[in-house]
Amino acid sequence: MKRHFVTIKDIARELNISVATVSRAMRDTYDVNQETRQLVLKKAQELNYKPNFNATGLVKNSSHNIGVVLPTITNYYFSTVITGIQEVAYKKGYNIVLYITNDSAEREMDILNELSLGNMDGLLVCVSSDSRQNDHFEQIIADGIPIVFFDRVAHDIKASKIMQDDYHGAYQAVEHLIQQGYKKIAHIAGPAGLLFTERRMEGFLAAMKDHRLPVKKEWIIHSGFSRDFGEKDALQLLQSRTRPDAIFAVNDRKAIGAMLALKKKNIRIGKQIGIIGFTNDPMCEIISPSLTTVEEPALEIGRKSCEFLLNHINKKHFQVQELTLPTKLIVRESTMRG
Amino acid sequence: MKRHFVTIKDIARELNISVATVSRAMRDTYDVNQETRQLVLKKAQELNYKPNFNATGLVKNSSHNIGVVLPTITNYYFSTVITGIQEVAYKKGYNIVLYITNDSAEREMDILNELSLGNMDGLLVCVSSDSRQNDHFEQIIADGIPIVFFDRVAHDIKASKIMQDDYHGAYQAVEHLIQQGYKKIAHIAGPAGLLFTERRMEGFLAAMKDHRLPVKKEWIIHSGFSRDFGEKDALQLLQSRTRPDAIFAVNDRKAIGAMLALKKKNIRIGKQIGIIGFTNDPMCEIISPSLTTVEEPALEIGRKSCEFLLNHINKKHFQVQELTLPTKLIVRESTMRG
DNA sequence: GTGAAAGCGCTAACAT
DNA sequence: ATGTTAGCGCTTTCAC
Repeated sequence: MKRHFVTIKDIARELNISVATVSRAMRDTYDVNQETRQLVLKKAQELNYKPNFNATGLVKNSSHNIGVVLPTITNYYFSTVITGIQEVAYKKGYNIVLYITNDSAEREMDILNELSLGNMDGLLVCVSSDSRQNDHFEQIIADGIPIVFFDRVAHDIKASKIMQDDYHGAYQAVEHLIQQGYKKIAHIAGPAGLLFTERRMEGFLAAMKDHRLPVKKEWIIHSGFSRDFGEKDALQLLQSRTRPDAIFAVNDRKAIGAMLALKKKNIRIGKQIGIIGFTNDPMCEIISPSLTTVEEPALEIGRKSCEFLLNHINKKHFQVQELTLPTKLIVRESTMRG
Repeated sequence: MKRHFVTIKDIARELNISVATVSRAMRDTYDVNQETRQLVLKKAQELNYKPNFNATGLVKNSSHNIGVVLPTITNYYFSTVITGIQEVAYKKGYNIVLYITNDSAEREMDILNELSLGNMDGLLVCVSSDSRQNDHFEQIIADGIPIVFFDRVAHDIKASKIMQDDYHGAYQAVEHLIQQGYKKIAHIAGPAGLLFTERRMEGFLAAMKDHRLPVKKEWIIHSGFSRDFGEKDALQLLQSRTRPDAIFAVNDRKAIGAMLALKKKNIRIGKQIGIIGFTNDPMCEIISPSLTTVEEPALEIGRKSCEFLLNHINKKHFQVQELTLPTKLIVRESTMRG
């Protein structure tokens, strides 16, 4: 069934030279006579030669594959990150190989342990939200496969990490609410334990403190990232003894869930309760009133992560580094009191 | 830098047997003494042996990589399809390698020509909307690399194809509008030339005809798939001599664009102009009024495409086949007159 | 049932 | 500047 592809042997035979010369000419390394080199290139083109990655990979012990491990791809943020990753990977001739964990630490482990890991040149990972121990990552790094973490990074591992500026983004969000005149501000957060969730929490707390606003314990709720949780959290907030007049949600999906819940209760978003999200999902513009949010540089995070990883793969001694990309406040109707 | 991975040689040495036996034992093929087999398996486990895909691939002339070529991944439909693909690929031990064309035929060509194609065991493709000639696909198939097309299939190529039932989905959508009492029904379509766009058009026309409803030429608009085009098309519709009382959009994004435009003009969706989309994007539930639509079985399309491809790769004489998956009408507020 | 050896396509010493 | 050769890790005849 499988075709016989053209190999360097074929080129060598037709040109009456050795495979070594062909190999050298193809890669423009070592000293090769420019004439022979042109000849080889021409013949390769003519024969439609395509290098066999299995063969080069076997020799070089690499695959030109980079694995991308993340919770899901069916949301705006992640699909955009992947687009960024793919963009630079493609340019550099690397394949990106997708692994979806469904946000389950167990599946994450399975993937990392069982898989053809030896066949990845490096890994880009966004850890699952219930992932608590990171031994498997340590092991992989120890095996010589570089990992770059993005968005949800593993706390305690020595590896490059790329994040958005969760702290300042959150701070800015809450400050915006305060400037709009909201005072009783609640925060519906993500699962405890994730770094970026904590950072956003810290930004929230800091802004409240700096403006001498009290924060009640019952106004802070930890739960999942989905819209459903947003609805539930909002409903719960409505039960609290003192009802908050604004909600800062850890992401747009939860913010939207909250809006939907409040709208059902005939609460006027903005006027009675202000809402702000995080991400800048296209849905923000579609929901009514439109949702104020903090934009994350998703595409750039994807690009940078991939660049870092490629550096780790190719540069002998590229140092581990952490990068924090700025966010941007996008004001819309959901935080308008007027 | 690169670690020395455990090889079958190591196992053979430790067990004092030959690599051939190890190789045979690992794959439970040929006659191997069950005892030695168990020994090998145990030792492999113990040493944490992982097969080197480059090596097996080199021998078997395969890579366990399947390429997925599609216009974009940042929308609900495609990201869901990929999730389905990844699900079955993962189960069968195949990697999926992503190529994003940005819906450009030129980039599609580049990818298909330049890339490490020889290193793909097969391809899953959704053609870009401006892709007109299909020679490159023919060539690849001729080279022995199987292709399965999904969603946007190449018209005239002998290859397996998986689609949703665009014709009947459209028919059902339009019939629903008619049953709701709408009579002057417009269709904002995708770019002419794409098979699924045509099918939806045909379904639209057939339903109108069967119900003896006139269709005006000015009520049919071809343009792009994005929300912006939906807005533009709706505005254009408002200019027509007789204003339609309902719009069937080729997808949800255009439907939503249209809704946004009409809402700005203070036209009451449902009451004055009914709108129905296609896909069942989560946005349908978020926009207000909520959007009636025809659900596409995106996840299933992903799964089936991948299954078909794997069959083509592994079963000697798996016949080319076409599969059409059913759609489902989801009624919401945007088509409610009352 | 098992071993020896050739070879998949390519690269990298080592020669010349 | 180019050729010769060994070998990457694995599978697969072909012997025994």
